[in-house]
Amino acid sequence: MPELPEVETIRRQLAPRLTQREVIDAGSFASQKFSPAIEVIGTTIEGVERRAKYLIISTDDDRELVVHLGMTGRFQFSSTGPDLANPHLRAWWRLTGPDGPETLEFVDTRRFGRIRVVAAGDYRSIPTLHQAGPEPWDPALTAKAFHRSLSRSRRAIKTQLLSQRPIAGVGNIYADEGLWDARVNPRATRLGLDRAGRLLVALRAALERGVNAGGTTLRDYRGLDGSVGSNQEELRAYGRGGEPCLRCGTEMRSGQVDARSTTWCPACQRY
DNA sequence: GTACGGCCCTGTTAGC
DNA sequence: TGCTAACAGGGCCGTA
Repeated sequence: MPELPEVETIRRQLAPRLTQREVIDAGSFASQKFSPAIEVIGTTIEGVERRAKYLIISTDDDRELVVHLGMTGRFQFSSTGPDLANPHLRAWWRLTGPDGPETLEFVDTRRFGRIRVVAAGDYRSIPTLHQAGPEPWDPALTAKAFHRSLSRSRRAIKTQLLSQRPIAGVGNIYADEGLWDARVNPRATRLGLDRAGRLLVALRAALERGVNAGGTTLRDYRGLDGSVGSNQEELRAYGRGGEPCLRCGTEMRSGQVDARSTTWCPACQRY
């Protein structure tokens, strides 16, 4: 389940292999989620950026190919043509290369991913991206600003984090990790300035650990070369329901918040 | 505008 | 052993 660290890892791997390559052909699975892939045929790729959990591939005609990996999306290169026999192939791009053409494949088993082509910077057709809050390391995202943003809603803190509005790029895993680290109950509906500040620090630390580890691989996530991340070894809350809290030894509890599995320590993270 | 529920998807796992 | 149901969950959309 790619969140910011996984998407950033893939971005770093993709950028050097896509920049200044021309898209000479493309194809897609027959679905509006993926069919815009072909709209970049004939363009040259100028760069690969990331915003929230979206990969943004800019082209030389002032447009952007925006890709969300969903739950199971991943990229892989092929030196031959696209593997059309792969039932999970959702889109592919044939690119010029220094050693001849190669194919970038987008494989997504569960089809939660999506692809759009937009005018550069115009994300009105992608609501979550359009409304995404600041990047975690944006200097403008101070504890005060984060607190103010969280205070605008009475929804559960975890729900707000998953909305991408107070901070961009946090998904289910890193939300649980940050909340545990900051000792904030995921169902809390209001935080003081101090606790909001601690949560911001904890989320940044969790995301940074994830980036440094090359992402978290639980089931499907793979880097461009098929490599797995190692951050799953660092997880202290996510998926540890029923196990002892690493801080106080209390049995960790699991439940649903915003229809997402959530794990927290009932002692450290009192409501 | 905000909140909330339901849906999209398919591989894996648990339960019978 | 084989079948069925539950589960995983980010983003979007319709409804209240």
